[in-house]
Amino acid sequence: MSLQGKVFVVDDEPDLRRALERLLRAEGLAVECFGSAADFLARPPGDEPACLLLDVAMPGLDGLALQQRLNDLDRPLPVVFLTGQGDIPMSVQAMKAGATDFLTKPAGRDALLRAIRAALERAGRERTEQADREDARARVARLTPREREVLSHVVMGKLNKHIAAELGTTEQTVKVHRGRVMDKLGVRSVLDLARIAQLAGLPAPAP
Amino acid sequence: MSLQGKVFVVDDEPDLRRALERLLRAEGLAVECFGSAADFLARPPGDEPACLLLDVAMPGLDGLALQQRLNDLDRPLPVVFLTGQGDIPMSVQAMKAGATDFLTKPAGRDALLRAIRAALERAGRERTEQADREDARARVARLTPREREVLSHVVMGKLNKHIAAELGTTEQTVKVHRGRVMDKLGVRSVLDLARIAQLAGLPAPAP
DNA sequence: CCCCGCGTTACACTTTGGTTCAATATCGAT
DNA sequence: ATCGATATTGAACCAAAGTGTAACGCGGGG
Repeated sequence: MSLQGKVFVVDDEPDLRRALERLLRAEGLAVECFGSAADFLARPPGDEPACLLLDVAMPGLDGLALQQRLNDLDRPLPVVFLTGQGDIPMSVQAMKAGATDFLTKPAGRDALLRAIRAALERAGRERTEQADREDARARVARLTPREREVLSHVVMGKLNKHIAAELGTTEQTVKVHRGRVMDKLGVRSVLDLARIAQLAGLPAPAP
Repeated sequence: MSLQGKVFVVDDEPDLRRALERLLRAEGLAVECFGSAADFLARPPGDEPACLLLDVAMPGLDGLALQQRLNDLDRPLPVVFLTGQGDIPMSVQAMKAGATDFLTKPAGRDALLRAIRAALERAGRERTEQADREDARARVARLTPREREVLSHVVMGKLNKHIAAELGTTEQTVKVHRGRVMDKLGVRSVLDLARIAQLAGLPAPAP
């Protein structure tokens, strides 16, 4: 029962690509190889947990630039760097940008596999977190504007009457909206409501 | 209005220590120097926000070991490494262990100050977070065992009657405990209760 | 035009939450 | 053995949350 997930290998040297592919496949991992950062970016993103094994020095977009691009695109992916000519500032920059590891060629087989496994575990964790967030956002998006407004006040711990006053309406109305929100979000307690609201990125209650 | 906070310099070369101390003091920063990791560890920890400017290669405990020690001791401090003979694996290990930056000698004055400033900002953030956590823990510690038990059920979104059933007691009793908890924690809504419980490290409600 | 989603309000009712006052029982410490 | 902290329970009571039904106005799309 090896780790599930896919490894994207991006390296401009065909020989190394093939060697890495063989090594990883032998471990039961799904692998997909690319000769350049542009090739990888052209590929439509999947939704399986995955990680990136990335050479730093490449013609065109280099590894660090690709990492930045993915972060900017809000499509983060755990990255393991693998490089021949690296220096300390380069590795530090990569780690600051969130890289899982930064290996130097020739990398030992064990070190490489350890790094890949760590990256895939992280990918799995991040995928479920991301899924939870998107689910919450989708639910909140199904609410009407007024319902969202009421929700935001509810999760700040305000009483129905106060919410009604601030919205210039009646407590009855607030109750109805509140009930509908509970229903649409499939939730029964205010605490679940707060959880979903936080996941969806609504303003957190101030201390 | 430069950054508040203190910089601890740990380096075994006296000349460099003095040079760093002058440079940082000129920027209005409080500085304290140590010739070895052991000397620094002997110093009783203060509670001001602070960071560590740390040489990697030193006799006795080296920089990485000191970093580990601080992390293990649950007394984390933002660390900026500064080293002459470093390599990539060393820098990667340091960054994985949470270092803020990893500079190589001779480090440019600007780079050094930027790193220190970033570390002190982080120290400030972590200090307030830590203070919040300890405050929450202290409040929860003032509760009686039974009250804590009730609290843990309340923050899972359970109803008073269910809590009573699970604890083998009456709804009235639960209400009394609950009221006392609210009172002792200085809180008026269940949401604040949940916030404090989470900060104090109580089990989070399962989805 | 009519239907539907949305926001609104009202009335009536049940359930839960939370407070207050009073009382009892246990246990450890002074 | 007396005191204080803890845990427990009861009764009565008020406030708030939540449910159900019914109704009205408004605006957009079929």
